[in-house]
Amino acid sequence: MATMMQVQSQSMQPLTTAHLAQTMSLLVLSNQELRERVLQELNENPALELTDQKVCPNCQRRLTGPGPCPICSLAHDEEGPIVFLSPRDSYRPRGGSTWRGEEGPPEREPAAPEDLAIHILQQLASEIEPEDRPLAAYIIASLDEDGFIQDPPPILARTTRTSLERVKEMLTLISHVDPPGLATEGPRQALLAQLDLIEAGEVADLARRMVSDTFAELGRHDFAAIAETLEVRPARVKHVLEFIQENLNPYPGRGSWSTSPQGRSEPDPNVYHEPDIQISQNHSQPDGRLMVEIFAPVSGWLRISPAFKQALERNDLKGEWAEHLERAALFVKCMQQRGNTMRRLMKILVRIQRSFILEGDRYLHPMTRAEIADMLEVHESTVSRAVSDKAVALPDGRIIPMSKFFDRSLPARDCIKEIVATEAKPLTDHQIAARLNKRFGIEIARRTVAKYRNMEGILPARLRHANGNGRGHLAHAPA
DNA sequence: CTATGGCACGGATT
DNA sequence: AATCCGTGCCATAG
Repeated sequence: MATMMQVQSQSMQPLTTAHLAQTMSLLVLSNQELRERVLQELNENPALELTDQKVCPNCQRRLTGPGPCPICSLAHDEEGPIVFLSPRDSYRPRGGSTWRGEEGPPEREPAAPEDLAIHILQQLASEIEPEDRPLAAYIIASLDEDGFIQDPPPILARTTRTSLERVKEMLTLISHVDPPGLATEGPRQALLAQLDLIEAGEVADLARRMVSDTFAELGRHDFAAIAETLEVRPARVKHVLEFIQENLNPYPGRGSWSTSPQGRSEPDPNVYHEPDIQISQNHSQPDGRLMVEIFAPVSGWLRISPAFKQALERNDLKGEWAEHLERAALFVKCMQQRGNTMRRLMKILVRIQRSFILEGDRYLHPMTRAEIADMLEVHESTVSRAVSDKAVALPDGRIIPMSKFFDRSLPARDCIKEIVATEAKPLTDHQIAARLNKRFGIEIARRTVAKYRNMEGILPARLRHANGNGRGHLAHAPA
């Protein structure tokens, strides 16, 4: 197969150990982390430069607008998924639906922000001193679409020429009035603020711990992990998660901010992760092929500053300056290589897991990192690094860790869920195992069924009797 | 006696 | 080499 047509676009320089080491270290980073890394590098290396000129990583053409390269993203690959690095930066918190449909103008206008602002200020009026009103107004006006503050408190303090303390007080105040959770730093803080307003109790208490201590796991619905670190039962965790989903809103700005007329296709407040990659289905293509965007950490194009280079050549200042140049060259090269690896990886991943992506957990095709490494002709640790800590947004809006693509137990767990959901009367783990084999051809031991059941937060058969689904008459008269 | 959860082992994966 | 995962055995609860 002509698998690697892009690869030759890299220069043929020998890969030094430094190359490899740095490429590896960049590969593990999530986009968010990578962004920080890039900014840091940009900051301390004068030879590195970020131009606003956007370039398609595939064909090196200049891009005029945002979004995919119109030339090559559609035309490049004759078969297989379309994969490209999106020049759009992705670090700002946002949720699933806002940016999902990338084609048309993403409806942007907040329905009536003034109304909300007034609503909040009215509530605040009795609580704050008149001289604090401008501060409150400034903060409210500066919130983003999700209702979060865009700058950290110290910056706010500086721009409004107030003390950090007052800013913090104000933020706390705002976060506790009507649409609760506004003016926080992110979904996590928003949830915590909302929990403050709920009367203390067992559920609220556990919810608080789940949000503050195991937030990442929460986003993944990883009952098992949460249960373990918090030392509670998985079923309990599940219960509390449901509570959170029903009563709290990780994005307090939505719903009040804009009365999203059509965007209600998103029943999941589970978007706690910043995706590194977006997979969407391209309906305009006849075969409904999948489109993959790999977000670039910064918008624009990283390159060696021509001015710096020239200056260096004219004055032939060696030493430290030359070092900078070399470092910069290495860095951009490593960035490219990272992108290239990610792209090749996603291409394969999407091809293999197409049905999983489109149709759900049950259709996950079992695979290992080693196998993929083999196809890619890279070391398996490379695949490992590329997969770890990355979040993928699926066409249906769910955001999952990339490692989920390699979770062999997923189909079985999904089937167990269905079996339990449709059971007439509680089935024991043994019976579940039997049906699993018969109906789905999945062979796992009864002990394993128990484990999966737990992971899904499903209670054992005995305790499933009254509640749950089959609320019918308790056929509970065995000998 | 049966259904589950705990502990620990061995093989696969990373 | 370190870790994770499925499983078997055994204790315990009902």
